[in-house]
Amino acid sequence: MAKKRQVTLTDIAATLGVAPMTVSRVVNRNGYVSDETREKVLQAVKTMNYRPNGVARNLKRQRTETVGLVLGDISNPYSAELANAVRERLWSSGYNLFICISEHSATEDITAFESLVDHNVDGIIVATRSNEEGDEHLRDIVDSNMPVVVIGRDFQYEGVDHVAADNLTGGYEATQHLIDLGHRRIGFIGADIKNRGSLKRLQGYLNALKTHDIEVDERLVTGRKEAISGVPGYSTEKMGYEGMKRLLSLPNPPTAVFARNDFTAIGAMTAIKEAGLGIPGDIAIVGFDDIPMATHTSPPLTTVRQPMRLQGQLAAEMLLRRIGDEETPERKERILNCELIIRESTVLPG
Amino acid sequence: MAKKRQVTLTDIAATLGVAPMTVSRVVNRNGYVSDETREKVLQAVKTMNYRPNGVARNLKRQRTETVGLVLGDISNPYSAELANAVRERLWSSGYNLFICISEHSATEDITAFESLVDHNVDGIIVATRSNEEGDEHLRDIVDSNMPVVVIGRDFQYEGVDHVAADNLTGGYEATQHLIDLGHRRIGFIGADIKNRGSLKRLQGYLNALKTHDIEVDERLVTGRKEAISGVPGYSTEKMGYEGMKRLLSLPNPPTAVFARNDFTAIGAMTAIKEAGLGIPGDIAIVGFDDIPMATHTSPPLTTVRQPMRLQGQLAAEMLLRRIGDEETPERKERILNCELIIRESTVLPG
DNA sequence: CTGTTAGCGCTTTCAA
DNA sequence: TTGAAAGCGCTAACAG
Repeated sequence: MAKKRQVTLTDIAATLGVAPMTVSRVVNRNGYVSDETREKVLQAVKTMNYRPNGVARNLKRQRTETVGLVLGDISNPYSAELANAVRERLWSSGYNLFICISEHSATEDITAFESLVDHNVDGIIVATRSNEEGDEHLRDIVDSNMPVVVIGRDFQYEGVDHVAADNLTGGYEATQHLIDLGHRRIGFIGADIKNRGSLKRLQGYLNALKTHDIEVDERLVTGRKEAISGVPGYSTEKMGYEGMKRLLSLPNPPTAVFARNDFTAIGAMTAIKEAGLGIPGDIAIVGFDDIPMATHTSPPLTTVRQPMRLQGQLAAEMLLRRIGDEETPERKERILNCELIIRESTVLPG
Repeated sequence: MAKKRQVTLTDIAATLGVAPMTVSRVVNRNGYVSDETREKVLQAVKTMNYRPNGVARNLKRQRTETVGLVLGDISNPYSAELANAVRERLWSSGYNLFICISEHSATEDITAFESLVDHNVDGIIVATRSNEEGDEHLRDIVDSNMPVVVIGRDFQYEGVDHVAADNLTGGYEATQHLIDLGHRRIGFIGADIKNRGSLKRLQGYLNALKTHDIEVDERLVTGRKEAISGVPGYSTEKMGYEGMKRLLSLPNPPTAVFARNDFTAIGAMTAIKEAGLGIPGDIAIVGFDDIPMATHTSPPLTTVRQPMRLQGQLAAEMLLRRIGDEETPERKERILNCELIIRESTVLPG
């Protein structure tokens, strides 16, 4: 059952008849060792396939130069962008990144946290959606002095920094854009109306309607049947498809739709085309995220771009600050601007 | 500089006036402890914010129930699919997954390996492209008794299992498909002709031409100017764009193109459209991977699907076998079939 | 039921 | 230039 035993420092020392410390000095190239001894040791290290045991070393040093990133929805291209930004920023400060996926449930969130804590990472960045159980665990972890930063997770706790895109304004501007184009019956796909509190994009949509004195028709807001919980990327495409079908079957369907994210929008576009309707002629559509695919759909998708790279960089920097400081710094929060990208799914060129 | 000290088992034991072992027993819920003592301990654990130190525990137990996955090109959707498949398979056996990204260089590969080894993962799955330095390190790691499985990496070594898609046949069939459609001048985008050895898809292309007595025109095979090394996802789109431009500027351009992967194909499509040419009328195009975007391009992209989930599952299983067995099992190799998916970028419907 | 002893593999500190 | 001792935080094994 057990992995074959590793060769240890002591093994080397024993076969060579020197002290383990001597071997350690050679391996870490610090301290004085005679060239002769060094050679002997290096030789043995090679032939015996010795590898230093990092766990033991870390136990002593009390740090691992590693940080963990908990990622939901890894299929979504912008998760990848985020991860890369985080990694690059950490890399330049000599830190390594371990990514844990938690795509479906609070349980997975918690397992990821535990697992990272168990490996004594120096800090954790959490980029999954909020959930009660997970939040509770997270608080415990923070209380045990682990530096933590969250990205786009609705989690307020002393000592935990927070980075997010301004989804509220983003949702507002997407909707406003449709209103400016003359639309009055505007649908929302991807969340239930009762989630307005937790989904800022939906709230932005509602705010925009209100500002322009457009009454909210709750039948135009459609999510999925089951509860929304850690929805993985491509399955949201299906949600968009089904949501759009529901909207189209209404006696008085919308002339425009704002989708929770680009995958959802793409699913909705499929449904619209299947119904023999034109985009944006019959129904205009806006997404959110600006994934690479958005430029390749037909027509190309109008969407709200969020600055993923920047979010990743900032989160990494905030975490490094927490790791570096002896005193726990004040909680910081950064909400980043989004940008409306207008393409042909809402406005025909020329 | 140092993180604020963690509360330890011994701290708890000291303040409670019991033995560390007693606290350990409570925390791990094994062994007999009186209800009274248990309560006291649990109480202290809460109020003092104690968290077990996994590193120390692992040092003792000599295993971590964690495996590492080294992933290149995380922006590519099929990497995400792979990661998920691996994780799900491991999860069901009680193992955790740490993902390391190595997108650019051998150095990053090596850092990832070292970092995982340092954390004493129980095994490593490597899914990055082969490179000399990385391979060398990998051999060292294998020699030190770490279970290793590679996915799609051209790395042959005793004790290292290997899973891959049948890129050779896949490339052959993609090209054959174009030949069957009557094409004779068929380009390849995404690799240099001198990489034919390491890139099976290119070799498949060459083989197909040969079988059908079509002479290879080296000007029709175009890669990028710089050396090919760990090419990240979306940058290959640019490579496709530039490669296609080069092909179009030829005195006698191809009537069909096989692209190294779907991103490359999509980039090429952009170039074709910009030149005012039609797909597949003027130029037919085939990609590789069948990423979700392939169904949404206009026209939808003919491509070769590779079974990513299956590759992930198999790799995980092979690794678990290596971790579990006392004796090192024989090296196993599994090459999985690909499937040609015909869409409108090569054949118009009806 | 609880405590003691020893040691995982390494490094820090001090002594030779 | 090298070695010996102690201990990082935890747990297996044994003793009380």
